Formats: sequence, C-alpha cells, structure tokens
Amino acid sequence: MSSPPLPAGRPTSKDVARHAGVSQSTVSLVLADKWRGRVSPATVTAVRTAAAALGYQPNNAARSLRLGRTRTVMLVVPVLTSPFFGAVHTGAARVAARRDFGIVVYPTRDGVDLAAGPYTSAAIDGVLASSMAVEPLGTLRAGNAGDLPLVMLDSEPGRGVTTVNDDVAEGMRALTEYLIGLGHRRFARLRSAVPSWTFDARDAAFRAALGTATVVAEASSALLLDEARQAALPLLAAPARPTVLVCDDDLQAAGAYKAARALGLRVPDDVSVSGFGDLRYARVVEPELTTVRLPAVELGARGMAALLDLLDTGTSGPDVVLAGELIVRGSTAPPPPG
Amino acid sequence: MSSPPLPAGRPTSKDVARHAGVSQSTVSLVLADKWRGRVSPATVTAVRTAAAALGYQPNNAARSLRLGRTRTVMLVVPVLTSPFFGAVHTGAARVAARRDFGIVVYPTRDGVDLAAGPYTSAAIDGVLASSMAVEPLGTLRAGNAGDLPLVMLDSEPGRGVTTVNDDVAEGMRALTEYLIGLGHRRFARLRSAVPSWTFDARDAAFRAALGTATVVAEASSALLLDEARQAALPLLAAPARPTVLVCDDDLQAAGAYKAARALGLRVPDDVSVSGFGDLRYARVVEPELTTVRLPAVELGARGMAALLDLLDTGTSGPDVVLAGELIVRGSTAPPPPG
DNA sequence: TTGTAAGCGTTATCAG
DNA sequence: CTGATAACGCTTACAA
Repeated sequence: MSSPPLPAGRPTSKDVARHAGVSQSTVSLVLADKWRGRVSPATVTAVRTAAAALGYQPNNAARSLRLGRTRTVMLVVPVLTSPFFGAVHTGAARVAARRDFGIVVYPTRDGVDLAAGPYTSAAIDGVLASSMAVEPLGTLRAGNAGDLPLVMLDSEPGRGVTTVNDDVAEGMRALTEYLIGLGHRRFARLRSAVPSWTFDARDAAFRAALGTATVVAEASSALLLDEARQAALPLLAAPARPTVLVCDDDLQAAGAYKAARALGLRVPDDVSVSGFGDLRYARVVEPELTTVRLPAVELGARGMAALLDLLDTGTSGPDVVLAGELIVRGSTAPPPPG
Repeated sequence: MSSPPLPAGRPTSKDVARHAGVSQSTVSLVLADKWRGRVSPATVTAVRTAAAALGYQPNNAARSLRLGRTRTVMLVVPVLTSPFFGAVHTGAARVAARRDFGIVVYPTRDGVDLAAGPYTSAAIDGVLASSMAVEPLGTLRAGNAGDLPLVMLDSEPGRGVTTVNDDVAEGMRALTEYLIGLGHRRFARLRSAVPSWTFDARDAAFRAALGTATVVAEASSALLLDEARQAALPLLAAPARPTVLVCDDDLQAAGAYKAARALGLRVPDDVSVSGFGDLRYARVVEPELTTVRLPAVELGARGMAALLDLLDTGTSGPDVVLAGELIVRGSTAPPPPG
C-alpha cells in the first residue's frame, strides 16, 4: 500500500524503475516499445503506470548522447520575415512534430554566414535548406564526418541532392499563355534582382512561352516595394508602350501599381500587371492581383518528409515538384485598343 | 615531427587531448576559457592549435547532459506566417545566436495545444511566449520541476512574470489625438475579434483618448482581409456617418479599404482609415496607411535578452515597454465638410 | 523474462 | 600546473 516518495526534481528512468520495482533496462525497453517477447505484459503495465504517475519525460540530451542522433534538423532559410519562408517553416514544423523531430531555424541573409551559430553540425541530424545554392552548405555539412543528410527546397535540381520544388516553370507558362490569350503582344518584365534558381526558372519559362510576343522593356529589382516602384517607372513609361507588366513577385507588382499610379495609368485598363506567389499581398492591393499561387506550406511539409525519409532509410528519394496554380483576378485585362 | 593520425568520425575532446599530449580535463579547461592560473600558456596554445587542427566541435548532447542545461529556449508564438511573429522571431534569434543559444519555435494556434511536440520541457532551459495568457503555459512549465524560466511578450503585465511589450496604449492615444486634431468627431471602430491583452489595451486607450468625440458604430473581426471587409461594410454605411474608421490592425484597414470602395467612398476624402502595426501591409495599399509602428523585431530581441538574463542571474528583470510611433500617411485627412 | 554493466562526450572534483 | 576519475541519464549487449 506504500510507494516510494516522489523524487525531487525531474524524474529519470531510474526513478521509474524504482517506482515500478523493475530495472532501468526494463523501463527503457517498455518505453521504447521494444518489449515484445522480452517483458511480461504485467511488468509492462506496471512500468507504464509508474511512468505516468511520475510524469516521466525522457532526457533528450542523454538519449542523443547514447544514440548519436539528436532528432533535430536544421532549417536554413534566407529570412523568416518573408511570408514565403514563414509558410515553409509552418509546413516543415508540422511534419517534424508528427515524427517527433525538432527544428532549429537558421536564418541566413545570403547563404554565406553559415559558419557561426550554436548549431554547428554537432547538434543536428540533417539539413533542410531553402532557396540557395548547394555550395555554401558545404562547410556546414563538412562538420559531421563529411556528409550530413540534406534536402533542398526551391533550388536547382540535378546537383546531386534531393530537391522539392514548386513548379514555377509551369506556373509562369500558364500565366504567360493566359496573357497572350487576352491579346497582349508587347510585354514589360520586372525580374527579381536576387540571384536564385527559382527566378531563373521563371524567366526561362516566360521567354519560352512568349512565342511571337516581345519584351519591349525590362528591369530587375529587389523584392521591396520602393525598389520595385523605381524599377517599374521606366518600364511603364517606355516609348514602345507595353500593355502588360509581368513581375517575379507579388510585392514587386504592388510596387508597379504605385509606379502606374504615378504615371496616371490605370490597372488593368491602361496596363495589366501580374505577380507571382499569391502569399500575402496579392489580395490586399486593388485591383487584386492575377498571380501564380505557390504552395509554400506544402513545400515545407514535403521537404521535411523527404528529409526524414532520407534519415530513416539512408537513401535519397526522388525529386518532388509541386503544381502551382494560375489565379486570375482583376489586375489583368485585354490590352487597351490602339 | 610526427603527430597521431586524424581519427575517423567526429573528433572528441579526448582526440584533442591525445593530439596535444595532455589530458581531457586540461582540454576542457582551456576550451571553456577557465584556465587562468591553472594551465600554462604553452599548454593552452598547444591545446588550441590541436583543436583547430582537428576541427574539433564540442558535442552538445554530452555537454547538456553533464551541465543539465541545453542552451536552447522555446519560442511560443501563435503563427509564424503573421508578419508580426516572423519579426519577433528574427529579433529573438539574433540575440540568442549572439549568446550562443538555440531557439526552437513552437507555433500554437490558440495556446491550448501545448502538451504535444518533441520539445517538452526536457530539452529547453526557458520559454519566451508571445501574445497569450500565462495559464496555458502551465502544463509546459510544470514539466521541469515546477518552474521553467519564462518571459512573456505582448502580454498583460503584472501576472507575476516579466513582460516585454510595445507601448500600444501610447501609440493608440497619439493616433486618436491626431485624428481628433484633424477635426474628426464621429468615429467608427473595428476591433480585433481575437481575445488578447494587446487589443484590450488598444481599445481602452482609444476610449480614454476620445474625449467629447463619439463612437457611432463598431464591430470586431478576425485579422483577415475578407472578414475585415465584411465587418467594415455596415460601419461605413452606418446612418450616423462616421468620418473615420480606427482599426486594430493594418490588414483590417486593408479590408476596410475594400468595403469603402464597394460603397463608393473614397479614402481619405470621404472617410479616413487608420491601421495598427506598420509591418508589411501599411505601404502596400493605396493610399498608404496612417498607422502606429510596432517595433516587432526589437520586441523579440529585448524579450530574448530578458529571458537570457533571467537564466544567467536567476532573478526576473523589470517589465520592459518599447515605444511605438505614430506614422502619418495618406489614409487620413480632415473630415469632409458638412 | 529480467537484471547487470558498459559506454556515449563532457565537466567538475580532487589528488598529485 | 596537470591528470585520474566520477557522474550526468539513457540504450543495449550480454548474463542470469
């Protein structure tokens, strides 16, 4: 009728063992669900109730030390303040939690400053990296005996690493063909100034889909409102007046709206504008943006799943491509007559 | 002239010791910078060069196990996809990295689902929680012998926990007085429907600053574009026509723009609109929003600093309040004549 | 079916 | 000034 007093501080597996009247190894076996044919059902329940009674939580540090694995992966993203990367994290975190993995976020401005930080490879089992080249990750991965498992998101496929990507090419193709279908022939183009596979892919798809239509003016800008506005001004004022401006990003399109307004041009009556992403800005502006929806949450989720599979099986899975979707809203219309 | 061959796998402190011809404990002393008066300078350099040569990185799991601390804190936020919380994370991560701490993010929809997840209190030294009540954190903190160090952001002060807050009350006061100064007397008010200290504080400050002006119509909505638009429609169409609509959030203000447009009202000519936050949407919309800037990055940074100080010293610091700033842009103007 | 014991890599205590 | 040695909490042979 009497049980040992609850130990002070955090209960350990040893405490559980004492409480249940068994040995530490039995506790470990039961709690790790590896007891079939080795521990009697009665003992199993005894251990389980003891653990529950004490509120036992295994010590992660000890487990990691023993196992040599940490059940933690690092998510490398450019900046979390961008809606895209917030969404990627959300998806990745969801999958990681389900499989009992933790995530440590490594925000890096340019993929270069990867040496510092407390999470050198010591503490992680794998890396999920978004929107960067493979090379900067070299130093990081080298920490752990040469090759830490890696999956890349939103990055160029075919570099020897599993990638999970949005199908930006197909999205841009659908968008461009839609615009051509509206009757547009003279395009302006506002590209992203940050060098990244995804923007190269968007641009290539755009060119390929142009057909007999032409680009009469183009520029590039950072994905910032003011810079986009500045860059869009000369495009919209170009002598060979374009009837549509195709941007690499929704925020750029918002900047283009401001440029159009400054020039006294109405969207879409005088000029159509398209964005890319459909994350947060597309419906805030007026008129709402015609754009390509990128499933960023799913991208993070699928990427994490691919990484955890890689950790489980030891073999890289196939590249994954997620379909985007053309979203037609009020910012695009047939070109003005004349 | 010959040194031991580099060991396979990750080098340990034992490897460094062998390489430098000293004992493991000496290595530990040197690398932890606790050698003054205990280890000779010559030995120190020997150890340092050996560590560098081998590319030694201490094993975090072992260190945590020994020390009983993990150098990891948990950041609890409602959703990372909101620009506010992305910014909070950015600030917190910056400070944590500088002090060699890791962050594990715990996104929780309503502060309720805090039991699950791999990061039960086992693996963390403290909690930085944003925009929620203290109570839901109880189960989490209880894991670790009753009280895991905690700092709250954007939460009600005076509940026995150190808080770090934006001065939303002062921001709202300045905004309201500015609007009254423009001549507005008939206010409409769009509150946030999510229950949170910050919104209560905003509303209280708004009421207190009203003076002889009156609220002729009010409603609340989620911080979503469509819901805000729906909620704003009857406010702007109210019989006792308000001349200004004060929203709890920039995104709500963007929704209000859409409602105004639907009703054929121009902003700010027919009705002024104000937001709150100045994070991402305020300058995207047209006209750009008059709003109150909340220093979200600094909030995260100061909060993390407060938490790490608490971990160091064991005593809670004072509550911190960060000044906001009234940002006047084009969405507000004197009320229309008549 | 259960228990004993070794060991993961680190830091801290204590002798030399 | 330096080196053994123990301990942190866990998993896993292996012994009983």
